[in-house]
Amino acid sequence: MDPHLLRTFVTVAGLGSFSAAARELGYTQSAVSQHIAALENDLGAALLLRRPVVPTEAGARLLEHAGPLLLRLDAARADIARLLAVPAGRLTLGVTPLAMSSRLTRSLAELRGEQPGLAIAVRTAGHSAVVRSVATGELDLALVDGIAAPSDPLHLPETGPLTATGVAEEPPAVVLPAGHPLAGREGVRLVDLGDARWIDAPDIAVGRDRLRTVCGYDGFPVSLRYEGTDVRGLVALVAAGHGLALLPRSVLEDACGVVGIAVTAPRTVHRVEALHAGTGTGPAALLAARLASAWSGTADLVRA
Amino acid sequence: MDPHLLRTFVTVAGLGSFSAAARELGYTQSAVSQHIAALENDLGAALLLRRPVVPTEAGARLLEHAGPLLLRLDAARADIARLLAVPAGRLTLGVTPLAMSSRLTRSLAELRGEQPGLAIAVRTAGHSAVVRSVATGELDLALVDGIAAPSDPLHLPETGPLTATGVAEEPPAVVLPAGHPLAGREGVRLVDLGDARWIDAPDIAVGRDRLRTVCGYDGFPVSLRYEGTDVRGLVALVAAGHGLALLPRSVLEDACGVVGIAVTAPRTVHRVEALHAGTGTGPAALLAARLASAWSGTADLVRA
DNA sequence: CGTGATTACGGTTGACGTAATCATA
DNA sequence: TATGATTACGTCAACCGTAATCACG
Repeated sequence: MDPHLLRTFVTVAGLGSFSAAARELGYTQSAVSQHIAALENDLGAALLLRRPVVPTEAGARLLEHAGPLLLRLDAARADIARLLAVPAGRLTLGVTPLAMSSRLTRSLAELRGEQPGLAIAVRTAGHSAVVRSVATGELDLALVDGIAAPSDPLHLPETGPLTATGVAEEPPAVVLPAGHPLAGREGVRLVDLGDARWIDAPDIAVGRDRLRTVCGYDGFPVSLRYEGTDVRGLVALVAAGHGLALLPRSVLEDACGVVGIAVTAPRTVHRVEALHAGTGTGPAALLAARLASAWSGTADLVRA
Repeated sequence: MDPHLLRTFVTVAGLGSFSAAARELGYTQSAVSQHIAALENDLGAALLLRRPVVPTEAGARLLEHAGPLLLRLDAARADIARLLAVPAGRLTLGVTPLAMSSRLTRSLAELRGEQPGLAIAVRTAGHSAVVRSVATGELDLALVDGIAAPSDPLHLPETGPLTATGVAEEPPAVVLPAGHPLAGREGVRLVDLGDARWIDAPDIAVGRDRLRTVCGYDGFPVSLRYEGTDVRGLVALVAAGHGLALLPRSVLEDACGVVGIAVTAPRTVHRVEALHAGTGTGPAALLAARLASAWSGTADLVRA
């Protein structure tokens, strides 16, 4: 199970083609074929069906492992590289769409005032991309949002020792089109909406899988999958009646055509955490500490 | 970063010797030396100091990643192997010491009555060993205990898709020698004991690191490290005044020389979970379901 | 000096590319 | 029949073992 083989396997499975994967990875078609054959031989199971190229059951199982595995591998390499790197005068910041806040923009402005030479870059992307980037060192600091039990840490993929600091919490709300029968309600239980149609927007806030585990209920059928990080687009889809979504309450203040209903059960919060490599006391650690102290929430914790 | 190199690296670091690692792994001294050299060359950093052999800072960092990485790799292989394996008439059960209960023994007796041909084996071991074994398929089912917030899942290392089911919860207690000044108290806050001396018994219940993250407090100095899985030995050490420990309340019923004080803050429970590969409906899944329904606690959840 | 890590060197194995073959839409 | 996966085979690098060298205790 050489990581190279694993990498070509996920590429092939992702692209659905040996030759496309070969181009992507800079191999020949033949090498890719040999990689897959080696993996299948090693594990003693067929991993892909050919023509069309689709994962078998065993292949699907392997895919679940391969992603986190390769991520961890990159994270390990980046972690060591960081120890040796010279502390450059730059701060690259990743933000998931719903983690953006006025407190962040203000703290960032302060920091810029104090350290005029500091080159600041901000990038927004989906959850997985942001976490991946901070783990691999492309980002110095990430602000990630998600749903969790009150004062509980977010459930993030394990990528090694990253320092996670809570920087904000607020109640989530179910977003409905303005004319929806439930629109007048004070509050709803999530399980009561388990059979309603939901928009699955994994790059924005609360994906369907997360809803299921939070509620312990296997429902939440998906009406539409929304790939992208623009919140206004998602709100527009809800307003047009395509389905429901779960968003932090404050997002709805300047949204029209929709209403937000408080969630009465299960008791959860929309939480934002700052994620950075624990090492060093650069601008990333400084900004994270500032954001945390401005919130004065739960203490720092190091993810195991 | 070939897994083989990683494996020899952790072995060398663990044994503190190149030649001992070579014997352990069936390599020659030279090969081990070349492995380490290759890793150091690849990462561009010294990983080990020689004579004596101790990890450098970068090496220590890599060690934090290497363990989980290799575990995941084994888990992936085992996961695929399970898909192909014939369902043998055997149930191998792993239990951490504090997860053993009369409900388990009773359910096991029931199962044996219903399936007389079933070969049942029970093994007790420390947390990490048990989790590792169920991930790699050596165990069909594991019962693991730990401390968590009420009705929260345990914090276990990510090894891929395992089904975790809560099967018991009870309040934890701080264990003190009978003559201790606090022995008469109704309850204590854990942070108030942050400066007391603790016995670190990672194979039994609540290790020092876990105490720290649960409390968000950096104290809990260790008086003594207890390596082993015998609970009576740990209780004896507490009775003799070597230090404090945190154990589930029920353990203290038949212990003498010690008293247990309830923990008032933070609000935590001692929780037991059944861990097994989600695939198939063998005796492992059956027993897990029985234990869970006997408790009727929180619903199943699949670890991401 | 002796134990134990490193370096030098050679044989074998394995990986990748070229090119021919096979299979499927 | 054309696109795309597999197989055959040659080359080259990488890996590991033997053995000589080096270095620390």
